[in-house]
Amino acid sequence: MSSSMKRKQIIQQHLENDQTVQVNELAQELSVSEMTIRRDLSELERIGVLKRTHGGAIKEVSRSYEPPFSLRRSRHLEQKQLIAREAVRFVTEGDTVVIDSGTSSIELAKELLSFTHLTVITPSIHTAMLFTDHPTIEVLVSGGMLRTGEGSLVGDFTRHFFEQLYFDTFFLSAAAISSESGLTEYIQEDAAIKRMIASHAKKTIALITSDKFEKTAFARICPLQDIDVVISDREPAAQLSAALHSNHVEMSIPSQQGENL
Amino acid sequence: MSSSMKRKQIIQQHLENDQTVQVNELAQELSVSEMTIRRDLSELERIGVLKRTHGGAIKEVSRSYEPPFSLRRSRHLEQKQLIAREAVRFVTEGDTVVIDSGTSSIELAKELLSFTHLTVITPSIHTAMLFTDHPTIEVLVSGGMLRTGEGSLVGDFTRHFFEQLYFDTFFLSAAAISSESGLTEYIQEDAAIKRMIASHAKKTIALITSDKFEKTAFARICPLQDIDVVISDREPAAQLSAALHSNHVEMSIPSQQGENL
DNA sequence: TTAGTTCAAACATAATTTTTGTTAGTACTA
DNA sequence: TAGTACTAACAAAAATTATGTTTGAACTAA
Repeated sequence: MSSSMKRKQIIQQHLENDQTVQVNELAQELSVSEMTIRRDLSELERIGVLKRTHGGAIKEVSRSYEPPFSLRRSRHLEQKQLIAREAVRFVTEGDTVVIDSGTSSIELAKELLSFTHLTVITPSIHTAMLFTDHPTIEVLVSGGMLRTGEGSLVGDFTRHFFEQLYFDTFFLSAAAISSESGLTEYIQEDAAIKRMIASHAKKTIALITSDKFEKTAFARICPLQDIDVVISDREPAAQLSAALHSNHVEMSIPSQQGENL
Repeated sequence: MSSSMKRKQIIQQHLENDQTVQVNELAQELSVSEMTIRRDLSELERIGVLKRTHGGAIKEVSRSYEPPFSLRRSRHLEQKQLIAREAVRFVTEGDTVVIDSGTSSIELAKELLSFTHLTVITPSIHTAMLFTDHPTIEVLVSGGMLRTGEGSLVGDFTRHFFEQLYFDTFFLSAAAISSESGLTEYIQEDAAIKRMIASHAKKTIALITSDKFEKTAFARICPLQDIDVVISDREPAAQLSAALHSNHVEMSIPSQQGENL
């Protein structure tokens, strides 16, 4: 991770705690010049995380409880890459797969670049972008409204698009998974679309980093029984494990033979 | 333009002339190592421009007569920027505008970033990408199949998407304009979609670099009378000028007060 | 086969771009 | 109005990317 990203994460943590930060304090704590902090802050302001004030910044009330995309993308990156490498084992040449928006999904998309014949369907322009120059993978992008900062397409057009298609495999991203509430998402609308896509897929595979185990976000996507496989970076605790097992969900964990060299 | 781009353009010109190139000849002509030429060639192979052979490469038969996006993007860049700067004068805050795929359109999209309230509708993921982090501009992306190397969305989904919407202004890209055949495009399907969008827009503005004057591509988009404004980098010759005038098309040329400092 | 090329991989070096710091002059705040 | 924070412009440093070189393997044509 670049050092400017690290700084920005720390700044956001301070905002979480105190709602406010000061330029001079941050400069001292992070041992960089004030100018650098100002540049970080104006960058964070541009993506809607905070609001600049004279001498510092205050936290912006966010659209939802979801941390911004730019932050989520770098978080748990190694785990996401592990999960992605495990996920490709469920894909065979010629498949029609849906790659959800979400940060784990981008890592999966990168892995899929090495396939030759595939139909990839996605509501994420980041994923689409990755395949622009690939000559033989067919990519369908759902229409819709672009969610600021996320690069994901949402809304009626998106739903309507997916309603008309059927798929082999749906690689689902979710905000949380729990034995009680199943899979959940931050935004109602997103949850509804994911539920619909899952119902059109032969197989639904959830890509979930272990930090999301036994948590619950706002909106229900679907109960555990609606998904076929969960791929994560480590085995969940007993309760969730049991719930997955009793709902006939396969749990797939990558074997880590020195992946992190 | 980066030197590797210059080299790649020269390589493509050679391919146009001779259908084939040799690694050692190119290395000598361009005064770089053979390894560099090999890297250029494998890059060009990846985007489908050519096919590697032992010692060189042969031209790939292209999908159409259209040069590849990567090449078009850098061609006539200064003119496109001039045109884009002129085009924003036709946009006011709050408008609903369609930004076509195409290389001039990307320059226009960059200019639009400075607006605060706007609804932008586009079949180009490059354009969409530009707006991902903009907090107040609403972006609608048409669904569709991703055209390799172009980043544009095409097909039935695209058409269906645009059929349902109406717009203030459509900034149209085209392959050519002529007094005889009006506006034309390389691909039939693209032409049909552009025609449809134009019919849903209050005002259609064509962005056309002057190298496209009095040329004709394969597929008719629409006659001159269907467009309201043509923006270009210089005044067309008498015949096209007259045709535009008699079809009540306004011609808009940027005034070049030392733009190229 | 074999001699002469061409190739790809790995590393070293050069060039470019991005990030950060500094300075100087302007704007804000108490 | 003094003191601090700000922006813009430039300089320096760091990181990234592009290119060259070397090596040994793979290909081609006699």
